[in-house]
Parts: sequence; C-alpha cells; structure tokens
Amino acid sequence: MNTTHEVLDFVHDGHKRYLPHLSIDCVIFGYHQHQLKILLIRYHAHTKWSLPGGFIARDETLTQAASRILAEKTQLNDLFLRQFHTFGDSPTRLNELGARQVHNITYSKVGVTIDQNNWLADRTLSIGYYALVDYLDVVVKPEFLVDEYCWRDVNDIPPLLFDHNEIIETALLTLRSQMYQQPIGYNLLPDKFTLPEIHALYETILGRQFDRRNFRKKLLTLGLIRQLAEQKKIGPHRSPFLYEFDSDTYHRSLEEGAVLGF
Amino acid sequence: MNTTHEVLDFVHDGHKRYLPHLSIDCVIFGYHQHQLKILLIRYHAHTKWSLPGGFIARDETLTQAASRILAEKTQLNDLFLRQFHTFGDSPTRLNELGARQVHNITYSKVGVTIDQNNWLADRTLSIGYYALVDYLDVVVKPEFLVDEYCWRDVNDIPPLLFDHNEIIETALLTLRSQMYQQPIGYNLLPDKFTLPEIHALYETILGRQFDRRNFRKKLLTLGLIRQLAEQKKIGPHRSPFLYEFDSDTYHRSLEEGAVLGF
DNA sequence: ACAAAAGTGTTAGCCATACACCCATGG
DNA sequence: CCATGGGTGTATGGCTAACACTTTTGT
Repeated sequence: MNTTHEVLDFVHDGHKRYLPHLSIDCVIFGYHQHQLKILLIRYHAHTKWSLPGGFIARDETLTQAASRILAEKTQLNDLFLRQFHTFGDSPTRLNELGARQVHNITYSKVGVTIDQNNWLADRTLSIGYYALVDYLDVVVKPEFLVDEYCWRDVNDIPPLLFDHNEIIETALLTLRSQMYQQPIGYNLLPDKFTLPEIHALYETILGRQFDRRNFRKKLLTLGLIRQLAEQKKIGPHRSPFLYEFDSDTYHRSLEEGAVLGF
Repeated sequence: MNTTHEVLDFVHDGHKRYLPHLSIDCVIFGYHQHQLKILLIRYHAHTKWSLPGGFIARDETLTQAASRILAEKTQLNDLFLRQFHTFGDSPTRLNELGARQVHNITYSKVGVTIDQNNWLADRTLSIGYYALVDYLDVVVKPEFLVDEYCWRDVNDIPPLLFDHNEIIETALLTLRSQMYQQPIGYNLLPDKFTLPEIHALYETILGRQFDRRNFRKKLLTLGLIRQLAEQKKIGPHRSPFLYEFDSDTYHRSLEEGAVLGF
C-alpha cells in the first residue's frame, strides 16, 4: 500500500481480500554483536510505537501470511519464523471503540474516517509470530502509513499500542525457552563463524553468561558445530578458529529437540 | 442451542453474537486408570467424528470463550486448560466449499441450507486448546446438533473432520513436552492419592515407563508431593501409602517450570 | 613489551539410571 | 499359603559446573 488510492481501497474493501477479526503481529528479533533488538514501527500521527503486523488474505494459508508479512517488512525470505500464541484477552482487544480511534488517527493521513461498521473497527484477535534476523541484513521498506521505524533493545521497550508489550513479553519467554531445546543461529551467523561469535549470540539472547570452555564442549559433544582448520583475522588479537554448523545434526535437533541443558 | 429455533437463529444471526472466521477447538484429554482418551463428538448425520468446539462471543475474552466452551461440554469448571496453537494451514481450512458442505449436512437437521454468504460458510481458522480431565467426572451434555459422543483412546483415533487429526497430534506433542516441565495431576487425582496412582498417570500420558523407585525419589526431591501417614485399603493386597501435593511447590513449579528430567 | 582477546583441561559433586528382593493383604 | 501388588536402597556412570593460566596478534 503505497498510494492514497490503495489505502482507501484497503479501508473500504480490505475485508474482501483479507479475513476480518484476525491479524498477525510479528516480533522481529534482530541480533547483532551482543545486541538483541526488536523492530518497532510508528504508524502515521501516533506517538506510541507498535509491532509490525498485517492481515491474512483469504486465499493464503496462515503460514504463508506470516511469511509474506515478514518479507514485506524485512525483504528477507526463509527466516526463522514461529507462531507462539494467539492474543484475545487484553481489554484493548475487546474495546472496539479504542481500536477504531487508533485506526482513525492512522488513516487521517488519507482523510478517511473509520466508521462503526468498517471492517477495521471490528474486534480483532492477533496471532503472534516471532522471527530471528541479523538486523544488519534488514532493509526496512518504507510504508505509506508508517512514519518511522526503529530497532529497540529488548530491555528498553517503551509502552506500545494495544497489548503489544505483552506480546513481546510472551515472545521473549518463548524464544528463550525454545532456545534451550533447539539450536538457533543458522540464520544469524555467517556460514563460518567463530566460537566467540556464537557464544555471544547465546549469551545475548538468553540474557545470561556461559563459561566459554563448557559452552564449546557442549556444542561439540552434541555435534551441532564442527571446528575448521581455518582461522579468522580479527585485528590486533589472537585469531579465533572458524566453525560451521553440522547441517544434519542441526536440522535433526530442530525437529527432535536437543536438550542444551546449561 | 437445544431447539430448532435457537439453531436457526444461530445460523442466520450468529455472526452478530460471535466472531466469524475464528473458532476454538478443544482437545479434551480424559485420563482414568491407565487410559488416556480424547472426547470426540459426531455432528448430526455425519459419519466422521470431530473435536468439540465453538465460537468466540464478541463480548468475551479468548480465555473466557475457551473455558465456556469446555464447561458447556463437560459441565466442569476450573480445569487445566491451555492454548497450544492456531491452525490455519490445512487445505481443509482454505476450501470454503468443503466447509460449507460439512455444515450443510449438520444443519440439514433443522432444514436449513448454508448459502455462500452465510457466516458459517466463511473460511475459519481455529485456535486449539487442550484440557485434562478425569473422564469419570465428566457428564457430557447432550447437544441438539450432536448425534453421539465418545471417549477414544489416544492411540486409536479414527480419521476426523477437517484437520482435527493434526490438531490432536499437536495437542499430544504439546501436552507431553509440557509435562516434562510442569507438574500435572492436580485436576486428575483425588486430594489424597497413592504413588501407584500418580505413577500410572505419568506413564499413561507420557506413553513410557518409569522406574517406581526413581519416580518417587524425583517427586519427593522436587517437593511436589508429601507422603502421609495414612494408607489406602485396596483389597487383597498390601496397602499403599497416601500422598498429597505440596500446593506451594506445585503452583510455583507451574509458573516457573520444574525440570522433571526423567 | 603491552593490551586485548582466544585457546585450553581437570576435578568434584550431583543426578539419572539401573537393578531385585521383601512385605502386606485377602481369599 | 498363594497370588497380587506395593514398598524400599545402593552403586555406577555421565554430565554439569566451577575454575585460571597461557598463547596469539598488532601496535
């Protein structure tokens, strides 16, 4: 939606293409060098930030919708993307008037008012998905109704629209608990990475520290990573060895689960 | 819905009270004495069985809706009830015609045809909840549109309507993986229970065996259960001791997670 | 030579696992 | 006394956790 005409069409006829009452909200975790951030957007004329989201087209599956929405924002495909919860309890989701007012501020940009019967004024439940990306890989696409976007540190999230703070909270809990049972990193690290790199990744996402020696031992014992003969030049310091994921073990662990047990 | 009039009202005006496009399906696990069963229902004039389900009223929260639907079927409140996944990928959920045909069979009972514009003919996503009950406690309430119900063993589920087999599969996987991280049993055992009873509960739900001695040790070490001085009379055999849950530890483990680590 | 970062091995304690015999009860 | 089911303790191995010094590299 990049023109006034497209937006007006969406407001008036969106319910013909999309399912009303249901949206998808994406918690896009962006990791890079010891920082874990979340992509937030600010809809037109709002002061509060929100999570990026979208609707489910009538002719696409739920998974397709989530991938499409994520790809629209990040221009990236084949990301780590997981459904984690469906939200329908918050008072902000029961109060149709509140939602309508929020939309009215946004859509004032095209001079249209959402009336009580408009599909966007309906009560909407939201299916939460989270994704993990390297935020340096992401070129966020400007959108007509979005004034700005930003990457905010997970520990410094401001009050957001609707129940989006709760959605982030749940996403983070889910991400962390899944990380203890499944390998993570394929999408966040280069093909060949150093031990300090993957070590920092785990420490940052899980928000705690691991002993370097035990960490390496664990990943090697599980067969998740393989040490290479090459080293990486990192300037005025000792050169770390490069490692790569063992694709077989990695994907088997993704499916069957592998207890990291730290 | 127990009269023709109520059903007709639901078919024609249900979209005013309920959110269209979204339903809740409940996987009700019924445990009793070494058996783990699932409650299935057969809608009027259908040959295939289904999961019990329902819609979300416009003025209730998602959690309220799930509890209400469960209470309507089982007459029980305060059950162990958990959302586990939202389903919107199955081809049977994309094909509106198929869903309409299924509904038409059911609603033939009241001589009404669901046309293309009826809200029940819309594509519907389903939010899956699972519950755990003692199936001897359940008195299933007869419903106008339901010809029969039955408790089927989890290992003997026939082909069901729509994607309900997949929903059960996912529910069972979730239940089992949660059971390793959280205590279960409060709703399934009497206040005072014997060790063989809770032992059988775990073995049945998780589908594997545990050494009696190690099992007891584990639960006592975690502080989840407390041994009482009383014993239970069980006929022509040695009387087993009674135990009770330690309410504090139990609820703390529910929230924080407790690794059973068998 | 110094600063910064990476590499490396051992030990102790806990916990999961495996395992078999005796006891109580009612018929 | 017999059949059935319940109660109980120990030993082993593996895994987690804790811990500090040396090596490399560039300036």
